Amino acid sequence: MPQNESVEDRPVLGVRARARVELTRAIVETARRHLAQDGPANLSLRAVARELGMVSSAVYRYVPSRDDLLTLLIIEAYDALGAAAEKAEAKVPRTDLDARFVAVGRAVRAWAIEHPHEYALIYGSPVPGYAAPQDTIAPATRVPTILIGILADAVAAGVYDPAAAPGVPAAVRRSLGPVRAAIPDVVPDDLVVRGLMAWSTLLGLVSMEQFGQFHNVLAEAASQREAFFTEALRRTSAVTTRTPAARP
Amino acid sequence: MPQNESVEDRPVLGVRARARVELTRAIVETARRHLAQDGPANLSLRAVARELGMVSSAVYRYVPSRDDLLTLLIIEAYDALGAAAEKAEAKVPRTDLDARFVAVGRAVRAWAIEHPHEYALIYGSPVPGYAAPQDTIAPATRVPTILIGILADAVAAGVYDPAAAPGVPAAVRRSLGPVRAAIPDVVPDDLVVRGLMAWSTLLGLVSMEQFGQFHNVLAEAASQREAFFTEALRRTSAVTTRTPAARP
DNA sequence: TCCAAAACAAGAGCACTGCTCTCTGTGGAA
DNA sequence: TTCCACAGAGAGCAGTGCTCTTGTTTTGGA
Repeated sequence: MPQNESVEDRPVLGVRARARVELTRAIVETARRHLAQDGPANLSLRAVARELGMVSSAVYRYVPSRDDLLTLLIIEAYDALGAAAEKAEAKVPRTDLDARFVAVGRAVRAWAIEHPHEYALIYGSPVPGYAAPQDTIAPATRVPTILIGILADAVAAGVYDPAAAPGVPAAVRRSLGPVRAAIPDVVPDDLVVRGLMAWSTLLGLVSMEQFGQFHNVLAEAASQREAFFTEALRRTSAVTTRTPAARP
Repeated sequence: MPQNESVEDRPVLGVRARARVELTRAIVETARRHLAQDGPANLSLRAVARELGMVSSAVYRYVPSRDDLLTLLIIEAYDALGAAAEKAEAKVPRTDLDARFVAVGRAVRAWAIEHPHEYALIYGSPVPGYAAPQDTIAPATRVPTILIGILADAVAAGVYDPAAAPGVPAAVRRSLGPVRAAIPDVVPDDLVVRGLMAWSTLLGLVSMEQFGQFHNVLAEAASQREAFFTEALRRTSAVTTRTPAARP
């Protein structure tokens, strides 16, 4: 009689299958370390194999190609960033919408600074073939999902009054088709546009800093960079979730 | 007696020197075509040499390394983008600040769509060694210079009233050190911050679209993408150059 | 005018990459 | 116990950036 065997474990993995998932994990983990150190361009399947004491051709039993390995790392990066952002946002009182947005923004930036190559991998120029594989789109939505929650709460708390929301041009409305499916209907189009702009500003700020566009523009000291970034986030939040002023 | 010889040509280049500049140009031009077609990662010095009918080692007489070749292409890209933006802005009446900003933004986006690999090269993750060489910083300022002009004109035209400008926190003020040197003193810190945010939003929008972050977010049709983008630019301009509302 | 020095092109070669193919041994299910 | 799919090793292909050596051509100064 099998003891302590949960339903999930029912189809017990054989020793070989077990070794397989373990080795796959080891490959991805080693690759992640190499990526963090040398960047996506210098990620070598052969080097990973070497470090694991196997020959390069053996790795191909576990990973179809170098690009697929990068795809796995992209997924891991999206997940790590999403987790960091969620954790930061959870520490802030849900009623303070500005603080929540700022917390998410700062978490994204902090993660990017700590993992520059991983950040470049997901938000920089796409390295592998152009089309991002399907598997990456789900984890990629974690941070945007947080932001959508803030938008919805702004409406729920009455900070943003949908009744006072201006309409958006028909062509713009049509452009929002796909994202509308992921956002509650109570959030008006105007606020969706604001949210997308806020998200673009956030990623724009982090990418520009990360990719060196702020050289000779902002001071290099970490504390000053942080001050500017936080100020920009605060301003962005302020023009995003507030009820729009009536246009005279 | 030499005829029709301008002063600039006075130190006549020898046949060899002439051939040298010509061949260097040919190398860069061929590389530019390869870059546009296959992307920075696939730019091969050997392939360029092959197309020019020479052996790979010969190219090293003209270009120190592959990374230096990429640097030359970066400079060319910055210049081409800057020229496109300047041309677009020149077509708009100088008094219409919003139209000028929108024109610049649309020009940047249009150029990015037309030259995706070049755009990725300058605003995506840095491919060569991390430090951007000195030669690239000058051409990189062409587009920001246009935006600074719009900020200054907003003050000059009284659209933005410096007297009503709120101060910025001391730490933020300090962070602006380098960029302040490039902006007229009549533009207050508050407007500088707004300008940097607008620039970040603009690049964020273009990069996200270019790097696939708007998949499953915005409709794919070009006309709808354009409508959203223009709307976002208009809104960005509106919150940038207007005199800030008095905070109650 | 002549000659050494500099510039040039070519080729071989090194160390590396991604990836494929073939071969051998072994683990695990039937 | 048998058999086969799978794992690993090794060789090999085509390509890369870059260096070094070997002849050749051009150039500028004596």
